[in-house]
Amino acid sequence: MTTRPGPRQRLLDAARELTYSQGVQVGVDAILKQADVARRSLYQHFGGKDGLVAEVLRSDGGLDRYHQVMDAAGDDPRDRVLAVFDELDVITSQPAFRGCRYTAAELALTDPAHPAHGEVRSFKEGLHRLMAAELTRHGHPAPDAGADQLLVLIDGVLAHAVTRPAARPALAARALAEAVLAASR
Amino acid sequence: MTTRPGPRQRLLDAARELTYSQGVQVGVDAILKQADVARRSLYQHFGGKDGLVAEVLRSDGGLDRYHQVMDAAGDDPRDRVLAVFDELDVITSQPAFRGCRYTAAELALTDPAHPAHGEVRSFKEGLHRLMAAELTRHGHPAPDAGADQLLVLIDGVLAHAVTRPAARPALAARALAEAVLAASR
DNA sequence: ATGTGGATAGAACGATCGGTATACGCCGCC
DNA sequence: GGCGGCGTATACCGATCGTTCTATCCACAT
Repeated sequence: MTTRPGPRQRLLDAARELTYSQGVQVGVDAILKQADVARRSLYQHFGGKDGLVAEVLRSDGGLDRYHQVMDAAGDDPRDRVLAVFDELDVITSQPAFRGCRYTAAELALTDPAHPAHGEVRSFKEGLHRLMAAELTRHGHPAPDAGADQLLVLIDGVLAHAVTRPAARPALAARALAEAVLAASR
Repeated sequence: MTTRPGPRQRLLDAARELTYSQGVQVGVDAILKQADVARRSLYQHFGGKDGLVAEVLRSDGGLDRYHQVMDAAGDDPRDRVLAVFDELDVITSQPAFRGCRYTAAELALTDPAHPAHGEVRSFKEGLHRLMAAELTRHGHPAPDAGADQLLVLIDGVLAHAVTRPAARPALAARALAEAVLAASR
């Protein structure tokens, strides 16, 4: 029998699920109920709702998932980049898909001082580095600009699929990603 | 001296501004205060906050603005499509830019029954028709698929610019839009 | 003159918001 | 054996949420 995770982890798990399905505007009470955790533990561990939301983003491991998908695709930079869009097609086709967690948080949290904004920024910059590294290995003449293009494609897929998933935006973007890769050599 | 618009129009103007700058989660009180309108008028004209939000999206004229930008660019479909991305570069460079109003609403409103979802969908489909028509005139072999690509680029620019405006995502997307156009003939 | 409908002002509704306070139980560690 | 720290449970705080209500006012048509 596996031991139940501690209150801190249960809070993170519940918050990760609920802030995605219900949005970051979900109530503290709902998170506490799903986590089956005392109210006080939230403020003990995270200082408040803002801290919890920020920690959910920080510990989400979104970059790791990109890494895994690319590693599973082998060693060729071209295959690794295109594999991302194949995976996006799978993700955006799921009924529970509700867009990019980071973009949603960025849009929903108006206060510029909210700690979540820093996490969003660092995630997207990490993703930029990841893509630029692949393009560099692929011999792209301007890896930074090329990575910007790939990020626009990724964000575009995740944003557009919320409203029009049937259009299979990931497949549309995949073809354009090939155009980005074609700039190499 | 110009006459002051009626309560209905003042409500729409205030709601349009506040739901963009503060998000759709802005309070009814704030909208009423900025519109300088009696509480009751809101429920008289729109039935409630949900109806007001939906009407803001419906009457936003977002499609008209795309039309204007394209018309100002002349008659060549290629120029007309690329002009959209030039304009996006201007828009996303403004300090007050806070993303796409429709995408933000779609992400923030969890309830699938909210009337705003229908407005978002009809806007994006209208935009799809607009782009497909240009690609058809340009001789694109698959205007529908091409329009899907352009929509991914547009949504990608608007989403990515919220977090990384300095990357000038509209310029990155413009180059990819040229790739979409290059599929013609 | 007489409604009559739109608009205003403001109180009040119950519900929920994020956050704090109080009290109690459990467990490891000195 | 007692003590401190963590977790739980629950009550409570003031504020704000969207909505409904009553009451008054005023322009305009009858």
